[in-house]
Amino acid sequence: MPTEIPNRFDHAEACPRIYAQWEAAGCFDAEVNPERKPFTIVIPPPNVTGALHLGHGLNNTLQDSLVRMRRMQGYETLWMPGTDHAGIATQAVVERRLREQENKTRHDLGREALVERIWAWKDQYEARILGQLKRMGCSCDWRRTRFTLDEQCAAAVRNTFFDLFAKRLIYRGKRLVNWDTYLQTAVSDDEVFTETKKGHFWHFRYPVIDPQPGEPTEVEIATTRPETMLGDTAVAVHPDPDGALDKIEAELKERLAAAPAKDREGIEKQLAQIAERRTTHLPTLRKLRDMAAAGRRLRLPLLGRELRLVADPWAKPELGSGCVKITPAHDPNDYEVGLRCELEMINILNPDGTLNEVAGAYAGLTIPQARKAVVADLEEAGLLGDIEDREIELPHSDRSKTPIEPYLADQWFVKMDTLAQSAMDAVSDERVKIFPERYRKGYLDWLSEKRDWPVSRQLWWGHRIPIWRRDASGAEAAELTAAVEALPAYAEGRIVLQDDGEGALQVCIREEDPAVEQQIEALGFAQDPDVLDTWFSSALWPHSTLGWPKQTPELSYFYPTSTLITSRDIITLWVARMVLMGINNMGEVPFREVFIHPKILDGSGETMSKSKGNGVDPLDVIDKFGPDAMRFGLAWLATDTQDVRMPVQFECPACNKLVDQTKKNRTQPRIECPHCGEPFSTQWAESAEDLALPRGAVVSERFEAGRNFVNKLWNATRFALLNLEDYRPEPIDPQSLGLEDRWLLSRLTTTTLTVTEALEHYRYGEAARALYDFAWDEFCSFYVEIAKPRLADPASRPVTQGVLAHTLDVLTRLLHPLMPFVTEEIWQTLGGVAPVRGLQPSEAIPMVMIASWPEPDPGLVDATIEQQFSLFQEVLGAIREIRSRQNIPPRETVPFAVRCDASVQQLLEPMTAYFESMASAESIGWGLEVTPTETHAHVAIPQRNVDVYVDLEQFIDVEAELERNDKLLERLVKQIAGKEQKLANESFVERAPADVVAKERESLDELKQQRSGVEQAIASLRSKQHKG
RNA sequence: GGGCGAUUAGCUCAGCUGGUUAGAGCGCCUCGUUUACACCGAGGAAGUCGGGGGUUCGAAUCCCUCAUCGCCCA
Repeated sequence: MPTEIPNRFDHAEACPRIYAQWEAAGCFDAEVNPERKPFTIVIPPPNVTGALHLGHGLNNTLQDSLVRMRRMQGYETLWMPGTDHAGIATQAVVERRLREQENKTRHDLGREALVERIWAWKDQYEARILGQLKRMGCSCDWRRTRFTLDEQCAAAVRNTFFDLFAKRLIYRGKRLVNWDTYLQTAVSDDEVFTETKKGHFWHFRYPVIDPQPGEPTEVEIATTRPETMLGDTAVAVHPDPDGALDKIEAELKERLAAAPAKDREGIEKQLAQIAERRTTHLPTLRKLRDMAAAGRRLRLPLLGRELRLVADPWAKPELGSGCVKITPAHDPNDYEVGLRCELEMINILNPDGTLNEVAGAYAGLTIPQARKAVVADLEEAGLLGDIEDREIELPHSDRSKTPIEPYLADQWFVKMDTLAQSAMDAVSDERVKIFPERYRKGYLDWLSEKRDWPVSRQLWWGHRIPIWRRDASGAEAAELTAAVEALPAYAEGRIVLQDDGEGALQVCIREEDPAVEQQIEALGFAQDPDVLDTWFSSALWPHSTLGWPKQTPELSYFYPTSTLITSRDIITLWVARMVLMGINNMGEVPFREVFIHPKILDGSGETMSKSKGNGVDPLDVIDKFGPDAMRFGLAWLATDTQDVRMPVQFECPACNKLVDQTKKNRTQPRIECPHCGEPFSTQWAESAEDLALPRGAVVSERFEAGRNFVNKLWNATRFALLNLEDYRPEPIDPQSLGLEDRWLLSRLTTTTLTVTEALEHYRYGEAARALYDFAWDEFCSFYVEIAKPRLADPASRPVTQGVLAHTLDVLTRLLHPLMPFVTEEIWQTLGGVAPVRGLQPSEAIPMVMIASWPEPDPGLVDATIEQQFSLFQEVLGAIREIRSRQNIPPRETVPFAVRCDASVQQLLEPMTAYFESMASAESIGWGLEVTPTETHAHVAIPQRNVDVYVDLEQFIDVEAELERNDKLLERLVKQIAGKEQKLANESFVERAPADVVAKERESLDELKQQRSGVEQAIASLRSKQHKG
């Protein structure tokens, strides 16, 4: 029975039940169905590194909302789920645990055993992630769940690699990489962060070999990394030191001319230094430049190697000695110099960061040890100069948090010129549309550099590079070539053989095929140990998940996908690469539209992350507020310009109160609740004592609004149910309805149009606001209140029930994409009392998830009705305001009268009952003849030529009423002055459009009318005041 | 150094193509629980729209500039 309906929506009980129901009914499943248009989204596969946070919560809420609307719109809707193996990140996490828990390295375990451990980790986190998505309500087709490292994706990766290799778009080459000495792999630029640390700037002197008379005998250089001198192959000097100094001087002078006074001194100082340099350094630099041209050489101390003296603009005549040591294999800038000057490149490091045999006596030392030793030895040799303190920008690996060493290594590259161009074209000609549009630029700029893509990673976790190599040249190479070409697989086109041009043969095998691999290995070939960059497999995601390279029915039906929804930091890394790979493999872009959503930041504007301790687990939010509240709250915040700041709190497990998170407390293992004094633990708890405490969930009170909204909807439904027991469906002719019904239907229709349009264009915030405003302010605050007296009247009861049921039906469907659970519960509950409903009643579908999206009838939008109703709202508001100002107890009924013309009277008089029920106000008169009583309060609505009078005889508080009127008068006087000034401005009257001027005049008249009304009221109140 | 974005009520944010009396949620103040909902209702206070210029009859909105913050790229 309806009375048993609880007055709260119990999400903890209802949501699992509802989700199971959807799953059992196969609501998430998509099938190839030529009868319908497909709508496809592939999930940006979350890393299996860890659990999802609120950023994923937002990302997946937006996807699910769109998918649910499209499903209701009748599309065959596929949301393809899955996870990403996140090569380096995942391996790093597992390796760190291995070290922390067992004090072992990956080498102790070996490749196979480590990979096995990572799979176990993956299984655990994949389950956790998919569980999180399900609790959020995601309507993915779980039967199709993929993993970027599973067999199907692996086949796609190998075929792609094979194809690109055969097209000679993949090559092997040396490249200075960011070397993580801890993980012993190259990491991409995106996986490097810099930290400013205190360091030193050491000055050394290198002797000149056989100096001529008048030439310097030594050259001074300086470095922040002394040990790299062991890899030096040159010293550089500027090719035109005079010109370089002239240029700097000219720039400084220009700056000086434009600089504010406070900056002048500094610039002048710099100018003086340059001038000084001309005498102290320039002659030597000129000489060194000439020596460089003459091919003179220097002697590298400690190792005795000969170094070239080269002229290169990387040397800065204005800094230090003006000369710079060049270590091409261990510094990005020096590497460039090395390429320009064709220098030898000497690698001094082993992969683990110790020095190799090139370092002679220093071999085997770690970098810090070598640094110490080199400095000491140079000092002993009398070649050490000054040591300056200096702040150093030190690159670190994001994964292992250890310093990065620039390192020259063999890497595999994808040639980007034509591929990048194809991806640029796709966006330029709008085959792929990016929203918001401003992100196009970054995408195009990045691709236009067409930098080759380094795709190898020195890891064990990932798609192993399907290349087998063997050093061979001359006759041996010819023999091997013949042997490979004799293999059946070669004739079948399943393997490709290439000479790398540097004395090695390379074989690429298209499919995983142990037999062929054995044949190749029998010829002495060995597989490359490296694996591919994770983005290589992610780049194939939209077609690999649908079965490619197999030509599956799914592939031809669901590809290209409709939309990609993701966050901006991977536009280049991922989105761009999906586009170019999609075009390469499928001949067609992977998606028509890309929506980039905002990022979620914490209260102090920082991105959320586990390591900072400010991350929020969606499950904590769901536990506390429910999935619908979370989703609605996130959608509300998803506007297109701004990232979202979300202040974060701990929830005290003892008293359930919220404790603001600060930079200080967010890294503490335990926190004492300031409300109840009880301690609770955080994610940082380690000691047994802390771990024994109950954990404080990390949540945000931002979701309270969403929860309250869920409850509001639930109670509106409860109200409806309590009043629909005897509901009998009957066709409703909107034209025959009362003002209040037609108003509601008009607003409902407008809301339907707005929400549909907004969701179709990724304006989630707008959709959420439109729904909230309609449901709360219009449906609940007005229509439901109005319905109360009408339901009590047998004459109006049936029609009110019909409109109520219909509106709840449409509203529930509109809200479903954003709040799937509570709407499902409402829908099915409503089905219990009103299974047949609507303006033209028909049997409702049993589940809202598969119900059809509301189709608005534009004929129901009626601006006149809406205006008329807003007049009612204004009159009601006037009465309520007076009551409140006068502190009239709610129980007391006040008499009121409305002076208005006949048409308004006709409109409002039938609504007398609502003034009674909604403002406890009793009508004592309508029409032009109405005159105020002696003791009245007055509110004018001049636009409609209406005056509202409330008789305050028994209640009047003269002071309060005077205060209200005084304030009103003050505001009116200001506004009138503003308008008068505007209208006195001739150019406004002349140049502004006539209708704008007319409108201003009109509104001025209205304001003046109001003013005189208020002045009269004040006068009469004053006289009362004196009497009283 | 270059690019993009932000700066509106105490807090978090709307305000689309220039013309409103600049809005919402939370918080705050007053009043109110036999009423679908106190996760509620009624009312209220609170903003020189970051600073300075400009365009315009008219600027939170367009342009320039400065400041602060964030992100991306070098």
